[in-house]
Amino acid sequence: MYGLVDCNNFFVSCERVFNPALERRPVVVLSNNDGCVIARSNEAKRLGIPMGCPAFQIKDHTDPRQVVQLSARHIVYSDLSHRIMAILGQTVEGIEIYSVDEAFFRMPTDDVERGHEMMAALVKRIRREVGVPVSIGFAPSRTLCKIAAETAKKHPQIKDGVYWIIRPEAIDIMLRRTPIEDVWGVGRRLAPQLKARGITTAALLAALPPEVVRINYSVTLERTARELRGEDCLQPAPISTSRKTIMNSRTFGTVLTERNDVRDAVLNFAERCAKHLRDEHSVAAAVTAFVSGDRFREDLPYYSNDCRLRLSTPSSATNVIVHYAMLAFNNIFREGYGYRRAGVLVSDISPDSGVQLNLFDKTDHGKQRELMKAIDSINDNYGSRMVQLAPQADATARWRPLQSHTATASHTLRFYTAMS
DNA sequence: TCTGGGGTCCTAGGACCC
DNA sequence: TCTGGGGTCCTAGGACCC
Repeated sequence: MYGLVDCNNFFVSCERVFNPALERRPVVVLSNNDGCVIARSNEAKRLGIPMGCPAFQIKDHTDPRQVVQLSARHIVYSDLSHRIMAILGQTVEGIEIYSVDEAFFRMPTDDVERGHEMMAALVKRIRREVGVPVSIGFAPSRTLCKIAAETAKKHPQIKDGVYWIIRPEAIDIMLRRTPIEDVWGVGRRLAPQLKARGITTAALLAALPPEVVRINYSVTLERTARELRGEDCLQPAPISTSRKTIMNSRTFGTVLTERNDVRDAVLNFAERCAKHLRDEHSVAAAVTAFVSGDRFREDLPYYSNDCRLRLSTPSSATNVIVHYAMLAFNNIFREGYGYRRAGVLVSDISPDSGVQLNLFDKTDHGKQRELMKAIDSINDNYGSRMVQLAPQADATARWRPLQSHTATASHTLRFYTAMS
């Protein structure tokens, strides 16, 4: 039996922790560039503002003055997330952190009443100690946990923010009430296909023979169908936090046409990827750079391309990652186009303990590691951009995104002072 | 005027091998 | 001229997730 903790309207709830005046108001958190809505309070949901709604369309749904719009502060959200996960770690075992605001875990007991009590206490404790409201669902499979937690979240009358789906009759009732598009694993492409064939609810998908689902769709959907029946068939997330790819990319605040502007951006993304690799004690064996135009501008010729290069020896050294990113960039940059977005992705990641040296590689990797260590230590202690590779990325660089709704730092600062 | 960023897994098809 | 069958590995692209 699994449980799932799911934070309610997570980013908005985090903002409310620092600014209680946001309670009971329609609040949305905006993505980078203040582009679109990535979190909504219940009040904002009730106004009909959809997830992913471009910020400029908010006025189509309501008077924008009514809605509090905030630029995302992911560092803050990540910090509160860690606090919640830490509490979870003290309470249950077998935790699989699924995202910044969700974690699965093994239910500590098979006794439903006892389980409910423990989960209700956990919800209360997180609310008291972190300030973020959460919902908990428990069920025999992770996919059913998602439905249970969603139910707990949607219906305030549900006791304690905890909901469970255990008995076959209860599973059946719940599946019949769940529209197919609300099932975890059914997205915007599959949902219309399934509906066209009359599979409009979770119950109808679960009723199909699994082999039929596999043949007509995919093994992925077959697993989803089995999970809906209460079979546990999703692999637990790997225990290690090691990623397979690390990406850094941004949509620019404006369309860029100058080679140097785009190159500076790519250089910065490469630097950050390298730092991220070192923070995770990993090295990458491939570097990809990509650029693209503005897909919403029909008046401009659109160009988009990427280039992946293999490293002779896996590395996390800034100069190496940047070097390859620049080579890749030079391969794909074309004069005469407007660029709206670029990024760097490092892949083929492995732990830095077992780097396979290339026989013909003359680089002194020991020295390079020492240099990186020294630079990281200076940056960690004196501010993250004290030591950098030239050219410098200053805060006024043209590629930097716009962020006009950032909350004043004072609320946050006061909060941290109070906590420490 | 203004439309995010960062991940995972699966599959088909090509290159290459014997 | 004729041109199999089976295997692996890699990559690109599509689907999904928050």
